This record gives sequence, C-alpha cells and structure tokens, in this order.
Amino acid sequence: MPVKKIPETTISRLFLYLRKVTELSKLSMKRVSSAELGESLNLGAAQVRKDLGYFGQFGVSGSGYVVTELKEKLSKILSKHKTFNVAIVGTGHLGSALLAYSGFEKQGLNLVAAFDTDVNKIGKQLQGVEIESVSDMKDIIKEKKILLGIIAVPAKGAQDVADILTNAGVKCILNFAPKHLNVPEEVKVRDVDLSRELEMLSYFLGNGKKVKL
Amino acid sequence: MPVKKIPETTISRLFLYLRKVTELSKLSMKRVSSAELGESLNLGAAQVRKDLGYFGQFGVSGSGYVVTELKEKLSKILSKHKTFNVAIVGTGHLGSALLAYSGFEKQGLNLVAAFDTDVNKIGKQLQGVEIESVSDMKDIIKEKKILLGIIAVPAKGAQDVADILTNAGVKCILNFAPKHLNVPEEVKVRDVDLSRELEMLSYFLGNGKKVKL
DNA sequence: ATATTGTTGTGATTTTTTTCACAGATTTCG
DNA sequence: CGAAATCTGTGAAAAAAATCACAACAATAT
Ligand SMILES: NC(=O)c1ccc[n+]([C@@H]2O[C@H](COP(=O)([O-])OP(=O)(O)OC[C@H]3O[C@@H](n4cnc5c(N)ncnc54)[C@H](O)[C@@H]3O)[C@@H](O)[C@H]2O)c1
Ligand SMILES: NC(=O)c1ccc[n+]([C@@H]2O[C@H](COP(=O)([O-])OP(=O)(O)OC[C@H]3O[C@@H](n4cnc5c(N)ncnc54)[C@H](O)[C@@H]3O)[C@@H](O)[C@H]2O)c1
Repeated sequence: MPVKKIPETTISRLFLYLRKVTELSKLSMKRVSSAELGESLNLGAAQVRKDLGYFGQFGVSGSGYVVTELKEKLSKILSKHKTFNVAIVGTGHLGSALLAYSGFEKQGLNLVAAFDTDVNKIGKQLQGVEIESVSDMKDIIKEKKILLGIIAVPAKGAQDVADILTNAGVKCILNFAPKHLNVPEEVKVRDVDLSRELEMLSYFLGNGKKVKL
Repeated sequence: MPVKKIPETTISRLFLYLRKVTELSKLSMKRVSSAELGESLNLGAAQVRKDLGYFGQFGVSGSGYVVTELKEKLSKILSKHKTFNVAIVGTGHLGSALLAYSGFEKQGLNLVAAFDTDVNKIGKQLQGVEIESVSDMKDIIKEKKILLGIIAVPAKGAQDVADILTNAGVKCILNFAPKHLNVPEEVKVRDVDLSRELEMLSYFLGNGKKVKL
C-alpha cells in the first residue's frame, strides 16, 4: 500500500473540514468546492485539496465534493464511528471544567473516570463521575479499558501520573501541566500549555515585530 | 538593524528555555549548555542554539550559557518585565477555571475584568473579579486599558464577542471557541481548540499509522 | 605553552509544509 | 453538440523549519 506519510497538521485540519461539512449538511447543501471549504477557515483551496488528497480522491472535477459523502469519508478517516473511554486525572479547576463539558460525548469520547489525590475530593461525584483515588488508578484504568488520559494536575505530579497511566496501558495523553512528559515511544502525548499560549500573546503585545535587546 | 524574521515556533520554545533556566537558577546552577537545555524538552542542541541565535550571541564558546544572564535576556526578550491587563469573556466552566488560575499573575497577566451575558451571573464576584455585562464591555475595556482578551463563550457568540473586543482596542485574543475568528489584521489571535486536541488523539487510537478507507 | 576537550554561532543541507499551476474531467449554457 | 466555465488531483516550485557540520573560541589538562 502506498502509505505516504501524512502530516499531523493535515489531520488537524481534517477535523475542521468535518465540522464545516457537518454544518453544510445541516443546511442541506449538496456540494462544496475546496475553495468554499477553505474560505471560512482561511485556508487556501490548494491546501484543502492536498489534505483530502492524502486519503484518495473523493472529489468530482468540475463540481467539487458531495457534502454527505465527504462527511462520511472524513468521519471514517477520523475514527468518528468509534468511541473511547477517557480518564481525567486532577479534578481541580481545569479538570472540573473538562468533566463538565458535554461536547466530548458527542465526539465519542466518554469521560468514565476521574482521579485525584485530595482525600476531600475522593468519593465525591462530579458530573455523574465518582472521583477516585490515584492509588486505585492503575486497576480501574485496566478494568474500564481506558486508552486515553487527561492530565490536569500541577507540574510537580505530572510525570508520576504519566507513569501510572502508561503503565496501566493508556496509549494517548492530553497533558495540561507545563512540563514535558517522558513516556514510552508508542504513547502519544499532546501538550496544551495554556500559560504559554497567553505568554505568546503577551510577547506580541510587548514587542510586536521589533525586538530590542 | 538586521531583523531576520523569527519563527513563531522559536518564540514558543523560548518560554520553555526560560522556564528551564529559571529552575536551574533556583538550583544555583551556574552554566548550562545548549544540549542540557534541550535535553529534558527533547529538543536538539542545534535547535536551541539556533533559537537563541536569533537574538544575538549570549553564549560562551566552550562553556555554554551563563544561567543568570540567559534568564535575564530571555525575560527581556519575552517582555516578562511588563504587565498586561486581561479580560475574560464567558464565565462558564472554562472561564471560571482560567479566572481561578493563580499562575497568570506571576507572569504579568492580570485578569482584571470578566464578562458574561447571563443575568444570573452578572454582578456576582469570581475570584475577586466582578462579572459584568457584555453590553458594558467596550467601555470597560477602554477604561481599564485592556489589550488582551480571552474568549470562552460558545462558538455561536464568539465572533460577536471578537468584534466587540477588537472594536474596543484589544490587540490579542486567546480563543477557546471552536470557531475561526475574523479580526482586523493587526490583531493577533491564538486558538486553543480542546476538542480538536482530544480528537487528534482519538484519531491515533483509532487508526494509528494505517488508514483504510 | 601546547594539546585536548567542550561548546558556541552560523552557513549549508535536508526535511517538511505550503503554494502554485495546469492537465484532465465535469458541468453548464447557448 | 460544442464552447466556456468550473473544479479536482497532483507534480513542481517555493517557503519555512529543523538538522547537520564545522570553524572559531574558551577552558582545562599536560
Ligand atoms: N486552571 C487554569 O486556568 C490553568 C492555566 C494554565 C495552566 N494550568 C495547568 O493545568 C494544570 C491543572 O490546573 P488547575 O488549575 O486545574 O489546578 P488545581 O490546583 O485547581 O487542581 C489540581 C488538582 O490535581 C490534584 N492533584 C495534585 N497532585 C495530584 C496527583 N499527583 N495525582 C492526582 N491528582 C493530583 C489536586 O488535588 C487538585 O484537585 C496545572 O498543571 C496547571 O499548571 C491551568
Ligand atoms: N469546558 C470545556 O472543557 C471545553 C472543551 C472544549 C471546548 N470548549 C469551548 O470553550 C468555550 C467555553 O466552554 P465552557 O465549557 O466554559 O462553556 P459554558 O457553557 O460553561 O460557558 C459559557 C459561558 O459564556 C456565556 N456566554 C454565552 N454567550 C455569551 C456572549 N455572547 N457573550 C458573553 N458571554 C456569553 C454563558 O452565559 C456562559 O457563562 C466553548 O466555546 C466551548 O466549545 C470548552
């Protein structure tokens, strides 16, 4: 099979296309061109076509893409038909916010477990999920077949949590702690560094283009 | 001045170097080499040197970088000595979590205003900040000289909020809504798309490397 | 002193990603 | 039906970013 390597940026954009095309299908739009798809996301038409092109050719020369069909294919490519169990570790401000978010379920991501070290939180319910002790984490993760973990604990504890997670068989981690995690290479980590996002912006505020040293 | 264009990825990494070097300085480490700096972030030594190189030469051949000096320079480059006023729009789950986060103040980012449309929330205090009506937003932003806005409202309202913010003079926006924002070109937007981050991971879970169509 | 070792700064090279540009397919219109 | 207009798919070109590789220099050892 001619498996060209697909850029991660492409995958990332695929989700945007899927969102858009889902909207369009709700509006009963029949077809859409690469230009239209890219427009509101400001991406060039060529970019859109190249991205889609990695997965075969499902456009129609002269008339664009059939909305329902594209939606179907994208869903398949992006594993939207599957569901996964997700655990959240750290039920502080951020962890609670994530637990409360209803959008994940719609995307096939079920937050089925929450862990913390705080004895005052353990045993309590949050959005219908019981907060359990990190010391039981390994067993529960195996038991519930959880493959995806979200780390929302302070930087100090993040590596420990990551170790337990990977040890228990978790294959992907979304990490909110401002700390690089060392994990086995088959485990995929994505970092969301909110402080850094804001800092980046303050950098632009502070010295726009020019940097004087 | 020879202003080579500096990649945004470089700026982003600079914050990591600053964090690391701040840690090292607390441990009273005197010097650090590019290799050491990169190690725990898994970045190559060459990458580190190139990044730093954009801002002049502050390393010492043969012995690396002087920790305190590097820390100082990075702080300066990254505008760490300045402070900025920040407004948060949308005081739901996510907005509240951000308001509660104490780390921002330490970074010179003061969350001085919070806005919502929900009449049940307006007037209440959250972390010492009063939640105010979006209809007063423009005036308050000008009054408090707020240059940075955080959008934590549902996708539906995001563009409207962005319009008001930019209209009031905000120069940077951190956007959590899963929606591309149209803003004047001098305004800098960074998107944090949490759903997409998780979706990306589920993509990897779903079909690892191979994609069958 | 001189050799040896370690490390920076940076031009050159490679890799990755985006953009261009156009042949070929499809639809529309007169 | 044939001409004109519209699009895709993709190789080629360009741009951006990461990596390599090495001269120049500093510290240390002999
Ligand atoms: N909240 C924000 O807006 C924000 C902004 C930037 C970065 N972050 C980062 O996100 C992470 C979470 O932030 P937060 O504001 O939710 O923190 P928080 O302090 O509100 O919550 C942390 C939670 O983790 C629990 N915890 C601590 N150590 C643990 C461990 N080893 N195992 C399991 N649970 C543990 C604590 O009991 C607490 O409930 C932190 O790393 C923080 O730096 C958060
Ligand atoms: N919470 C999460 O974990 C999570 C995950 C993924 C994405 N998001 C995105 O982040 C954003 C915020 O999420 P949330 O969970 O905090 O939502 P939420 O529903 O908890 O809060 C939204 C808040 O915004 C207010 N609001 C609505 N329209 C407004 C307007 N036009 N102006 C000002 N305020 C307005 C509401 O009154 C509410 O207080 C959403 O766009 C959501 O899609 C959140």
